[in-house]
Order: sequence, then C-alpha cells, then structure tokens
Amino acid sequence: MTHRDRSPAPSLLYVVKQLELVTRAHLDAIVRESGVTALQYTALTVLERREGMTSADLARHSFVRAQSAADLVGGLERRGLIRRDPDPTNRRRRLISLTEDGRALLRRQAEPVAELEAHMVKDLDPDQRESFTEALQMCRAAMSDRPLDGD
Amino acid sequence: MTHRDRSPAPSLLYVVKQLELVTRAHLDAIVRESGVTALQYTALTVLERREGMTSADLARHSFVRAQSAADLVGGLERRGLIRRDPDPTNRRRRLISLTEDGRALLRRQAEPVAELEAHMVKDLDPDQRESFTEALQMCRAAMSDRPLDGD
DNA sequence: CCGATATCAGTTTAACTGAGATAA
DNA sequence: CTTATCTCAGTTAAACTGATATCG
Repeated sequence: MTHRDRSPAPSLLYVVKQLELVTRAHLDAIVRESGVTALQYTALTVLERREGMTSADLARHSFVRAQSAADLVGGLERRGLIRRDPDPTNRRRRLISLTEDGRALLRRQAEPVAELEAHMVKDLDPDQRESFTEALQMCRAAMSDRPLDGD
Repeated sequence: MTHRDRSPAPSLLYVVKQLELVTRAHLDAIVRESGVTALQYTALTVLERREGMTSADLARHSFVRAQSAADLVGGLERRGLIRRDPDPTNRRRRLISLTEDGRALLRRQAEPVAELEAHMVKDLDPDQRESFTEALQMCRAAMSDRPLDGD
C-alpha cells in the first residue's frame, strides 16, 4: 500500500488539468503555422468526423455553452475553413461542413498531430494504451452524466 | 441528434480536453461556495503539499509562465488563504505557506472533492483505476520532456 | 554581467452571462 | 406558447507578452 496518501489533493483532477495544459501547448506549436489555435484545430477534426453539425450540436458535444461554440465556429468560418448552409428541413439551423481549405489544413497537420499523440503514449505498453483510451472515455461519460452540484 | 455519426474514435488529445472541461465545471460548482475557482483550489492543494514554494516554483510545476502563477498566487494572498514570507537565505524569493483560513478551506472541501474524483472513476475496475492514474502521469511526463515544436 | 525572481502593465483566448429575434 | 437555435453585447478567468527592478 505505497499509495496511502492522507492529503486531500485532487491528484487525478490536477493531473488531468496539467496534461491538458502541456498537451495544448504542444498542439498550439504544431498547428500555429496553419494559423489556427489548438482549440480550432480540434474543433475542425470533430466537424470533419460529424458533417452536418450545428454549432449548438458542437456545444453539447464539447461541454460548452452555445455562445462559446458560436464564437469558435465564427472564427473558422471567417478563415474560410468551414461553411454553414441553412438546413432545408429547419431554416433556423445552419449546418456546418468543411471547405476544401479546411480539409487541406487537416491533411497537412494529420501526420505531425498523430506523431504528437504517439509521443504522449510512447511509454505505455499496448494493453495500457488501450485501457487508458477506454478509461478516459469512461471518466468523461461519468462526469457528463452527473449534474453539477450547484444546480 | 440530426447529424450523422459515422465517427471513428475521437483523438486522445480531444478526449483529454473534454475531460478537463467537464471536470473543471464540476469542481468549480463544488468550491464556488468557498469563494475560489477550481484553479485556485487545485493550486491550494499543491501549495499544501509543498510548503515553502515560490510562485516561480508553482509556475514550473504547473506548466505556466511565472506571471500567470503570480496572478493566481496574488488572488490567494488577497483572500487571506496563503501568506508569503521572505526567504531568509534569498531576499528575492517569497516563500508561500497556507494560512489557517486556507487550511480550513481545504478541510471543508476535502470530502466533496474526493467524492467527485471517486465519481469520475466509478466505472473503472480497481486494476484499470491504478493503470489510469499511472498512465496519466506517464503521458504528462512524456509531454513535459518533449520540447515544443516551434522552438 | 548574468540568471532567477518578482512585479507592473497590457493583450489575447476562450469561457461565461444576459437579452432578444426567429423558426418548428 | 414553448423550445431550440442563432446572434449581439458585455464580462470574467486565465493564459500570454514585454519591460523593469533586485538579489545572489
């Protein structure tokens, strides 16, 4: 029992935060040459995988408010990386799709980003790697299901 | 959900980001009653474990610039949660220690925060939980060792 | 003189809140 | 009428940069 630790430190919560911080710094450094931030880049990858999302869909998917997602999407649209077309079945909605510029950006960055991700897990053996991926998603799901305390 | 979902697994980098986002929202909701943010709370737990840090130490530990850490520490000091005393061996340094108010805050929040962390990993079996903790730290270490691409 | 620490001032990113218009 | 989406406007949190002073 070497991990007996009586301090009230939220070590897991803190390590997740640190991992996100250091990861974002690296990702920013990689995609900066394409003129986007790490956040914009990851949003593009989501929008690529799920064509036809609205910004409200993206907000729900990313655990942010609709307004925050709208800011993000607005930036991508101004840079010409995505396009928003009215949903023929609901004129209130504006469906997002990638432009050719957006796809080209993703193609250009795919390899260095994959290399970064590989670097992150380079010291994990294959079993632990698979378990880690699954654990991250389970933790994310558990937190999403839980209502916020103050509400 | 009106958009198609033919997605492959989302990237690890993105899941880490999402987990951090949803985690921070929960932690903010818990510690808000004490008048601190999730970031300030986690900083307090670090400062508790490592008495006598300087804000520059905290910056290195947290992967942020010295100025960012100084902002954070300044907020904690103004709220009377920490104290900074000159290092007798180096008058340039100001060593941080928790005040009784700071310790009381940590005691008050320890249980709900531990409960949150337990909720996050509730669907992981004990082996996977241990492997997850280890993997997070290994990923963090791997990313910290790597120099940023642009540099 | 140099390196590390701290501080001051300003900027940027990216979340937040609130209000209001429109469509289903 | 209600709800969801989108937009506009303003706020806050928390990182950033650059400049400067001081200590060792």
